Amino acid sequence: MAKVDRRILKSQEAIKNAVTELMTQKRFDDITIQDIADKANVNRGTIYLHYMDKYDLLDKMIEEHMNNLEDLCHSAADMTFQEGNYVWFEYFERHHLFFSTMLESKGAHYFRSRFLELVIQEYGPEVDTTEGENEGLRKEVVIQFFASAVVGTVEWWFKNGMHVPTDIIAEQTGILLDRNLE
Amino acid sequence: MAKVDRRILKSQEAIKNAVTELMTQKRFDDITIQDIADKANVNRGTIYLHYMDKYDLLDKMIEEHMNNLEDLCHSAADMTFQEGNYVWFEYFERHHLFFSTMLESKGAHYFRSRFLELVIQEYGPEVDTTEGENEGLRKEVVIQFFASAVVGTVEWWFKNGMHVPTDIIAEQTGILLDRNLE
DNA sequence: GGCGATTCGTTGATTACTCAACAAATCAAG
DNA sequence: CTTGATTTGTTGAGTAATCAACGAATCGCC
Repeated sequence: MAKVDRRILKSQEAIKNAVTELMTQKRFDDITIQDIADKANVNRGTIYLHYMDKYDLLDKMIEEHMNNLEDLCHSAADMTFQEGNYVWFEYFERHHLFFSTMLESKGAHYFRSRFLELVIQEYGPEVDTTEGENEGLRKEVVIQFFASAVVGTVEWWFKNGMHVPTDIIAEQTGILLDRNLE
Repeated sequence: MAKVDRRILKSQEAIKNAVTELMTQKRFDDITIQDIADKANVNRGTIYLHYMDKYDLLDKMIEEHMNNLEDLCHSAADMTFQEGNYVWFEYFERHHLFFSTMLESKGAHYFRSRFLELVIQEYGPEVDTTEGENEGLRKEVVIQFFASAVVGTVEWWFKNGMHVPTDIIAEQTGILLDRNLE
């Protein structure tokens, strides 16, 4: 990986953090580029050096999180669902500011479907309908069924203020997945 | 005040914070410029754009704190010592990382005398030896006496881990000063 | 619809920061 | 003392960020 000028990293970090924080105060559509610049303490023009507009910025933020989750999946490739879930949910907890606001905001639909897409992509290969308890079922159905379950549960977890402790929710969804997909 | 490029402010802020944090881990003399650069996440050369060397940097940090305390004094000019002390001790509390390490470190002597100097400068004009309970005493003696008392008390407060609540220590030193200097 | 006020996205000139490289100074052992 | 390794302080070329200014687009309101 070509090493990037640390000014770029710092600016992008500040900008992305600014958006995450601002999203807890107002809807994304009500956030102006100037708001972001102020909060990030960068010149307004700097934002345009990195992003087309604020929607492009949000897109890139989402993509980055999806990539991180993807990486976590691959580094946990040889674990059970239960073990792997700990890693995911810890990530959710660490970035709860972003995820909870994304899942509640008006643009949640796009985010939700992008998230579902990732879960299907990552969980899909694990599903086996040639033997075991899912033998004879249509693969797409099983995948869609449990991916939806995961996404819905994560969504519910955030909307209820993460009342269930992170390790518990990770463990229990893990048990349900292991029971049905392994 | 001519407005300063925000990059300068950000760099200096990062550098100064880096020093304060590093001072909690090792003695100032053991801290290298590279350490500071790493912690502040700036290029080593950037530090030299603003400071001659690390001692100049520490000097500037001390001066800045002294100026802030001076400003606080002047904005609290018409208060009693007790009221004014709240403001000072709140400042101490907010920057306890800096002050406590400064007062304990090896370079403490310089800092201590600089601090004493400020207290004398600010408290001095308040002392009246022409009437009241201090009538007939030598002004310099009274000033030196109570300035030393204040500095020593602050030093003790930090060294004991600030066990006495901020408002209590502020109130009680205030009482002692008001009783003797007003 | 029309009008004033924001916000947007872009521009150009300037400046601060980065990075790599350097010689000199300092340090730590053998 | 000598050697090798850090650390220091400086240099120059390249780059990202700043700031002020601009017309265009969008918004809120009468």
